[in-house]
Amino acid sequence: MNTDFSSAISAAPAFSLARAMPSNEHSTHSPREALMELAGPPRGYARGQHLFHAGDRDANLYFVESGSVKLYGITAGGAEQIFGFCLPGELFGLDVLGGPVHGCSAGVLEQTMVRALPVPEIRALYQRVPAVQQGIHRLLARRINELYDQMMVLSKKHADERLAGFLLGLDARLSGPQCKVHKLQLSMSRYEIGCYLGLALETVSRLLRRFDDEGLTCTRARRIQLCDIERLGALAGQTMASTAMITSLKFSA
Amino acid sequence: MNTDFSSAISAAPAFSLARAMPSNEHSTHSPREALMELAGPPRGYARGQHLFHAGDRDANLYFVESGSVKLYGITAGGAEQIFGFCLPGELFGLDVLGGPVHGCSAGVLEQTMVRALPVPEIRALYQRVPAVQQGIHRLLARRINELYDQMMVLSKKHADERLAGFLLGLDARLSGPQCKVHKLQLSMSRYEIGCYLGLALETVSRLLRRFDDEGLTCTRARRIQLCDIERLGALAGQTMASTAMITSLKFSA
DNA sequence: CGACGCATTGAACTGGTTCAAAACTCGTGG
DNA sequence: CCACGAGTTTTGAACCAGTTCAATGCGTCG
Repeated sequence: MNTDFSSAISAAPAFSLARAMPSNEHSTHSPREALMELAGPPRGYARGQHLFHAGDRDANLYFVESGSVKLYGITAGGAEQIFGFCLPGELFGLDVLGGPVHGCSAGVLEQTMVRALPVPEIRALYQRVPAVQQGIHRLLARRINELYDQMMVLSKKHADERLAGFLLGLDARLSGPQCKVHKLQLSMSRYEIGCYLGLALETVSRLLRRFDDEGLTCTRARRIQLCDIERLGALAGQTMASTAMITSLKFSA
Repeated sequence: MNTDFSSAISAAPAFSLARAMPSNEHSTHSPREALMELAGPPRGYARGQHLFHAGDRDANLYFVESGSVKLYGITAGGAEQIFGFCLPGELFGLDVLGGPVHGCSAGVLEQTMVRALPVPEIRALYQRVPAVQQGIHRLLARRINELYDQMMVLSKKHADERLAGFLLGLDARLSGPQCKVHKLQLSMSRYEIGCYLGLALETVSRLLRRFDDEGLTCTRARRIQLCDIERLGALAGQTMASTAMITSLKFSA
């Protein structure tokens, strides 16, 4: 399978895994390399396909090569709640480390390449390269802190603050910290943004319009340019600290 | 320090840690025992005191002997968001495993006994008893699934569903599955319940009144009896599966 | 007892939802 | 190349669950 899907998202830096897997071991393998050697071949998936569903007995973690994936659950009432979006260079499905089954579903948002990492082999690797386990611990713990942040967003922030934060977060993860252009090609619909932010899709649409009118963004369907990072950040209530956090949290469960 | 604080919460079963720490090692120590040997002596705290604040460089996990603790963060706007309540037998502060600092604050809700487990010693123990690390992994991963649940609550459920689910969850954790009485002595204020559920304290108060009027509960200040578990469960949208989940998730980060 | 913190209750308000319909995008095939 | 059509997105208008503000009531701990 080829890898030239013409998506802005695919252009994100791969192997940011390095930040979470310390490479203080100067032997044959760094922990990151050791872990990635377990990964199966990249496999292609199309929008709507799934890597796993909540409750599946599938002992694999997954690594995004290119494209994007949503993690979500279905409430008792049948509504969808998105727990996070996974972008290139990120690992997901971490919650399966807690037991035999996945606690959420993973659906593909666009043409996407993914590699599987078998959990039993990861566990076996702990013996040989103890630092790998450290790295996994770190990913799990960071994911918990990401979710704490998201809980604050869902229960305390206003719609416009949620959306501004979402756009800035996506931009930071896709483009890296020192990128100047701030153009995003969204792989998710307004409905999916709403599912993630706890808003109706109409609210997302109206808000994007308002941001455009106020000169914060320039939106053309799913192509969004962030024109005023400063004011978006002020709206989102971001401190320098929280911006730094985003870049250090390149991983998802 | 004595341990006879007259709180219903203190009567909860200790050492439910067993469920998360597999004891397939029949040597001198079970993983759970090995872990608990690292714990310092029980120390007493009063309402309002803290075990740690977000950002503290404190490399300890904590185990609740008796009493209760809230984990919370403060939003950019200065509002409090409670991430969870920790009850006897539960371990918290797990997010410090991801780095040098805690990602949330831990405040004591009533007279409480807590034991500290130093993270470096836990790591050292991994070498001797590999199953301990497995157990910690499991706790982290389960905590992620708990937070997924809470995100669904915060963004999709109505106020009455949130409160019903909260009361049932507390009851299950405090009394064990086969307890008949369903009487709770809350250690948190209406305000704190609201902070956890994403509601105003007035809404919590009004709803408790409505539950009483409808015969679901019998409330007298912080003493609440759940009179109709069936209907509360229906309101909360709980399936058998989700009830089973609660008991298997005895731990918090 | 007296007082302060907590809880209850009422009334007005509002941010975001819901429902409904029109307009747009983009892939597909004629 | 353009027209078609399904799925998205936009926009408008009414509505409502829960909040906010403001008193009043209760309990419990000096």
